[in-house]
Amino acid sequence: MPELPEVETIRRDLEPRITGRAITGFDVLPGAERLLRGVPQRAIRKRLLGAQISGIGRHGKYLLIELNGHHDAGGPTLVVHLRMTGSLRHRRADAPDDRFLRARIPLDDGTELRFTDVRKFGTFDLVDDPAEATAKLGPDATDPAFSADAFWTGLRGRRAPIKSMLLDQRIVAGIGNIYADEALFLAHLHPEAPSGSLRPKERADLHAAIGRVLADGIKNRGASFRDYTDADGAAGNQQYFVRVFRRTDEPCDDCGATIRRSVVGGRASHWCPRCQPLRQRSRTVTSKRP
DNA sequence: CGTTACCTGAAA
DNA sequence: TTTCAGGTAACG
Repeated sequence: MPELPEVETIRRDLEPRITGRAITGFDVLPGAERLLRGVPQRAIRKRLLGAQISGIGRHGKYLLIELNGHHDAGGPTLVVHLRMTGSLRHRRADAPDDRFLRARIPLDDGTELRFTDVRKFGTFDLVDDPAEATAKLGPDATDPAFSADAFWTGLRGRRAPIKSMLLDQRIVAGIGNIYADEALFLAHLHPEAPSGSLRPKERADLHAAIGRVLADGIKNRGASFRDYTDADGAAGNQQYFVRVFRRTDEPCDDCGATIRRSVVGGRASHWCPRCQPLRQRSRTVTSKRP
């Protein structure tokens, strides 16, 4: 469910509310043990109890809850991934249980973090250094290190559809199915355009479009098509502003052509056949140099 | 590289 | 009843 803008909305909401708080409990509800990916709950609980939250970061779609001054100060980091339907809420401890509650982390001020997740795909990892969790990821899509040049380094020589590369977290971290389709629309690129065939202007446009759609998503507090909610359980608004995502058979805002849907790289994709034509590109595919 | 599995509920 | 889902890891 949540992509970079949704995770960032939760991060920004939580940061001022939980920074400085100490953890007073940790409970995974029966049937949700997979959340810890085989690590015994007692092992996590032992390290969490009494730890103080010193900050909350993010890399791509991963939330990084930093404990005891972060890893330079010897504290571990709780790495949370919400996958498809996970949600991290901040509630008063006496508030009624949220639906699909899977874990709770009581804090020392009478509140608690609550992890809810319909499909139980979400994960918690407690690591000594957050780099352990993010080592395989490309640069965060909002990091200045993710430059147009860095983007092209990941794309050049690849024949895979550009849509698949946008979803590949090793190239750039944080883009998911909604924002991939939206960025391709803004950049006037067909989702199946071969990645390595993008001309300089096309990749500059796509890089800029990624920045715009993510900033827009954050401004609108994320897209709630189905399950996504912020840390208070409230829906975002970005679903009202999408240009193509899940708008199959509707007219394009820009040209009136009928928006189409197809499967690219195993994921539903939505695009405007007139604004995002698939031109001939085979001659312009650059080969990767050794 | 594309396909399948992981889970559950909502919508068609 | 069937299909589909904001994601990723493990397949072949």
